[in-house]
Amino acid sequence: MTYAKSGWTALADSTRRTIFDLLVERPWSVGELAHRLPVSRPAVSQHLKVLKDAGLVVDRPAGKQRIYRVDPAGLTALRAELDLFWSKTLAAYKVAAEQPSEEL
Amino acid sequence: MTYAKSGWTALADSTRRTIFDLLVERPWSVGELAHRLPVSRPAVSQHLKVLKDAGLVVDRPAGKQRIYRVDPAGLTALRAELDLFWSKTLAAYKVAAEQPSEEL
DNA sequence: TCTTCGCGTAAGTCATGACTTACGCGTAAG
DNA sequence: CTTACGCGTAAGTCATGACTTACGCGAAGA
Repeated sequence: MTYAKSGWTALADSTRRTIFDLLVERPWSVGELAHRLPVSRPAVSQHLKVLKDAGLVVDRPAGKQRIYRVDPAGLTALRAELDLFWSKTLAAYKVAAEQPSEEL
Repeated sequence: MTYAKSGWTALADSTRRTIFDLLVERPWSVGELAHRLPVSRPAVSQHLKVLKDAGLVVDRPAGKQRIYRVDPAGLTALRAELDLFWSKTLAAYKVAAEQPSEEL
């Protein structure tokens, strides 16, 4: 819940979603990601920082490089929010269905 | 899938998430939302347009006012993306667990 | 019909943030 | 120890977008 606010904004940026798309497959180093993306390496570092602050990824030093991977806890938090949206929406629809006055 | 790209950006903004939070409870008119929020009514209209373009809400004319409600299809699309992230992450962890060389 | 209400849009302002290059630090190699 | 590598951060630029006020349109009431 701590990262809830920035979780959405972290995945809002297109480049960051691409990075995250790669990270869900397997761990990547910063240089690997930068080589794969059309932006500079510092830009990748900045994006990774945002994802890390949002609790979506974690990093681990490995010699000269740094390996990033997805943090399942961050994903779980986002899913919980989305599920709450979903359940409330369904509940609202149920209420609307019980009121014969209004159509959908 | 058409709205997938803008779905995240639509919920990235804090004000828009607040609007969406209200809309999942029940349908609201634009004026009601504006009265509830610390921004002007045109600002609310612009936010609703973004949410509508993202497929997250639908609107319906009701006399002089316009009623907005959540579109379950948009929520489903977001959930599908998130679930895909989740399953891929789990699969990657399973692969990592089968390789005794690296720890988490 | 005239007025009022609710809303969307246009235009302009200002803050946010996504990028760049330059730099500095720790690690591995020679 | 010196060099090269991988990375993070600082500083500055530029585009995006979140807001405002002003305006115009359609619907309901008098």
